[in-house]
Amino acid sequence: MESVTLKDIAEHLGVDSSTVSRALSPDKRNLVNPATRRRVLEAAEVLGYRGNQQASALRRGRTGIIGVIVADLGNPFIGPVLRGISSGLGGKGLLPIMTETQDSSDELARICNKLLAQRVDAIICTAGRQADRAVLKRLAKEVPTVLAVRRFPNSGITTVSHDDAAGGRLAAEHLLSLGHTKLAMLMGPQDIWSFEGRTQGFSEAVAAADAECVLVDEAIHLPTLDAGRELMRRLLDQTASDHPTGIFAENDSIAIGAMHLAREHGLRCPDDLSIVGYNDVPLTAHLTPALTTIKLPAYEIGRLAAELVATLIEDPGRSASTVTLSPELVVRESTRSVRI
Amino acid sequence: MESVTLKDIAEHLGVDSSTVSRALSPDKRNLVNPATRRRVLEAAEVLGYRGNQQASALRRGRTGIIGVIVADLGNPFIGPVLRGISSGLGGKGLLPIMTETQDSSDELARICNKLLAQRVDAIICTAGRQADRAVLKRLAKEVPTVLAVRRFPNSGITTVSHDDAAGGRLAAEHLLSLGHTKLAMLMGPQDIWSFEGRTQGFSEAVAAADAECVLVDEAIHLPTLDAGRELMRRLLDQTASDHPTGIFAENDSIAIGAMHLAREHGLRCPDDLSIVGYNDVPLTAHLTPALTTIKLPAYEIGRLAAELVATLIEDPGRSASTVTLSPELVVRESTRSVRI
DNA sequence: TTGTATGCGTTATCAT
DNA sequence: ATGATAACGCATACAA
Repeated sequence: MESVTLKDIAEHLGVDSSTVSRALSPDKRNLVNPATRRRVLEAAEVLGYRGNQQASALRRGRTGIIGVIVADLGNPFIGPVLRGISSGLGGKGLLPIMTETQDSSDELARICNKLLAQRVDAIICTAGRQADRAVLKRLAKEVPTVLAVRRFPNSGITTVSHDDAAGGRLAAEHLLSLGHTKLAMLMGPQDIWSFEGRTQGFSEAVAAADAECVLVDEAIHLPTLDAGRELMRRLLDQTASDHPTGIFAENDSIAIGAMHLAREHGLRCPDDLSIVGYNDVPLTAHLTPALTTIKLPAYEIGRLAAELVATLIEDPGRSASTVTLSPELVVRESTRSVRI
Repeated sequence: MESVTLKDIAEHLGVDSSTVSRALSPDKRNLVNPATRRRVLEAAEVLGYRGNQQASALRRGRTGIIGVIVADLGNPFIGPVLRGISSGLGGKGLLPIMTETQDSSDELARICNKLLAQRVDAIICTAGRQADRAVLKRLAKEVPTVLAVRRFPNSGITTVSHDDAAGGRLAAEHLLSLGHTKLAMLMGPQDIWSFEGRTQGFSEAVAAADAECVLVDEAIHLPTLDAGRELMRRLLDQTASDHPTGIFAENDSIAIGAMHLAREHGLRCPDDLSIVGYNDVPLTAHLTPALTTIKLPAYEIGRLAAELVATLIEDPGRSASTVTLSPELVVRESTRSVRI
């Protein structure tokens, strides 16, 4: 169980531990005699030397660990983001510590402290609501931070996300182009900027087309299947017999929940109702009807966030940048031309 | 940017850093004068002291970090497991480093070394194929290790998983009870013990009932949607006009892929074909037809793994234990009585 | 109750 | 090309 140290190798070889350290260091190996280097490498191999990142970190002031904060690991949408982060970080020799806030502000603050105490080299945060703005701004002052997926306008924090407003517009234009004139929007928590952006984009495009639109904003806390059911129920209640035919759900979970509730009320999708979701979560393509949705480039966002974080570590003074990717409309079976 | 140390607080207060250390230590605070303790706490607050886990870890020989190894972060099935791990670890004040092997043995070995160099206190591993057996056994000798979800029979490693054979039996019995006499099994990679176990259980139950069963084992490397399509294609080719009517897919992805291919060939589920999946991945309940599947207690496994790991850290000498949870049949719409 | 001294394993500086 | 030495920040054994 006792682990092998530099000193062990040094004694074994009759050299000094600093020589061993140099021989093993990727960028200082040239400062050492090739012959000794060989002996060191061999001894390290034989003795099973593994290094000690903790000690190295203490000495160098760098841990090689990145704190990653997500809202909910259960949300299927986060999988691709994490894959992107993981593969991006892996290339740089960095390791992610993963934490989950459950979308709670208190938890977010606690986690930030923990990560800071761990001396993470940087943080990638995909969680955070409007109430967390101050916490995150303070965080970004202490450690290189990049916001991924979710953004905070004018926060001065490096961000890689995508254009939610454009996504909202895409959804509206798609429904309008199919001839739907009576629209509705099932809204996610508006204190998360992503949803607010989608709302704005959708509303703009609807207004520009002089179409009619029912906003269903029940201030749900989390955008889940159940929330989707509830929003749809409200919509049906509100509109009695004269339902909108084109519906934009601000994420896929809401869309699926809404679709189910509608079906229970005898409304078929896409026959009676066209529904557009958001995110393009895995498996949405395999629902029946397959969900028309706005694809958010989740993997790419994760990947870019990881790369940005690496450059930020190299150059902490670097001024904040913002990368904004584009959403994409994915037309499947849940939307259809309005019947004449 | 310069961070506050114990020494800073000590100088600020005119006491020794060891006193500050004691005052701040949860289990040694009683060794210090309540009055000084108060002053220390206040000063720590004012100066923004955060501690340094790296230094603490080096000194105490404990990092409070757990290495978590998964095969594929993109697999929707892993979400609930991670949630379980995360919440279980959180309660113990431990933090997870997440890594991904992409189901590659080389990558697994590399990752083990990285985690060991990080001096993680323990490892939770949900990845690993038969070829990795030796690597994992060696790993478990160096650091407390718990295998989660996937198991290695007689490895002597603490494991929390569930009974795959029972799950396979459940699937077979369900199909048989519906009157299906011609069965087929779409097999996942058999060098992963989970799949081998499901195969065994299913085969046993089929044999016990004297039923007919076509095994489709194309030695796929990963159990994906595409693999499911391929397996189903093979099955249809093999069986020409006289298709089995009861199909067990060894995971949900295979089931979904198979269902799609069958549909393209004019076979409807559940009218012509009953299909049982495995895992109960999120959203399977919302497919059409909703997938009948075997529920694997993913969250509970993750949670238990985290708790086991914590006890293992406290008591490293503890002999390996094995926790085996039970699968559960979830009947939905993709299976139906055979038509007479 | 508090202070002193030491070492965890590494790396950087300085000298040889 | 290599060795000696110090320091990173903390926790502990021991002394006072």
